[in-house]
Amino acid sequence: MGVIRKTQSVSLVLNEFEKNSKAISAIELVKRLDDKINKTTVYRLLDKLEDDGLLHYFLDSNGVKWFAKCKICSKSKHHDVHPHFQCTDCGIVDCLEIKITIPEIPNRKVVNSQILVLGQCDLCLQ
Amino acid sequence: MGVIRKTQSVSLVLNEFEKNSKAISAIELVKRLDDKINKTTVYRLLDKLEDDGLLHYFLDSNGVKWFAKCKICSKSKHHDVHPHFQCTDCGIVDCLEIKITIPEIPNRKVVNSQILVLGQCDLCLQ
DNA sequence: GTAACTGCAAAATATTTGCATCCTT
DNA sequence: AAGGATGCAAATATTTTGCAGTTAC
Repeated sequence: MGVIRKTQSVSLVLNEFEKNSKAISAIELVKRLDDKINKTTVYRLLDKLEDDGLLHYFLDSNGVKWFAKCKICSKSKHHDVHPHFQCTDCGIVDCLEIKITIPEIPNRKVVNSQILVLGQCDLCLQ
Repeated sequence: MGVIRKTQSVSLVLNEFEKNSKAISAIELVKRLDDKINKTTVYRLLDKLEDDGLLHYFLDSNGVKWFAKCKICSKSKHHDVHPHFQCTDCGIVDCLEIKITIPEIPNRKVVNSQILVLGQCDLCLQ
């Protein structure tokens, strides 16, 4: 593994994440870029960008992998994860900048947690 | 959809969940019963048992679907979910009977949440 | 120049579906 | 008898790998 080069593919992928602040699933991204980048490349780039701390990923309630642009993460503290939200009506997924505390659990050492909050987003509530 | 019949397959599947209280992934169960039940049947049974409230499922940090015998759930309040724990050393997964509170989030209606706690289990801590 | 990137085809993985047959009630 | 349940093969869906050719630095 080495440095990420500024290729057209990288720009195209990052550009999708900059359009708005929502998360994008791998499949969705593959589809969006289908005519521009080969799907193999898309998958490889997502992995690489995640490795590099430019994106982070998490799983939704269906086991689908979503990627989002890291605002909070950096390469070093990449696993300092935050909760995510998925709207049960429209399906959009985004990051929550709130802290949810996991209590101590007897006989276990809690290292990390993954929290997906489900509900209705602001647009769907109207 | 109809009533679950007490077939040998149903017994074999439920039996696996009664051996201990840990969760089992779909794939793992398919492998364990490979010589006894066809994989299609295993998948279909897991779905059906989940529908019926005898099992519940959740996803681990890799998007793998795990099933566990419902102690807490019933058919009616099947989605009154609890957190789950996965050991990062040995991989076992089980249910946590603790309550983690999700705070109110502005402009959204929180309906549900899925929480996976990662860490080391009692056996791996020794 | 060289390590990184890319596309294409093929493989791997996991799960689902169609259909004919068999089993429970 | 009739609605379930099962097995097998084939289809899906998603992601990964191998490899040869191209590009960025």
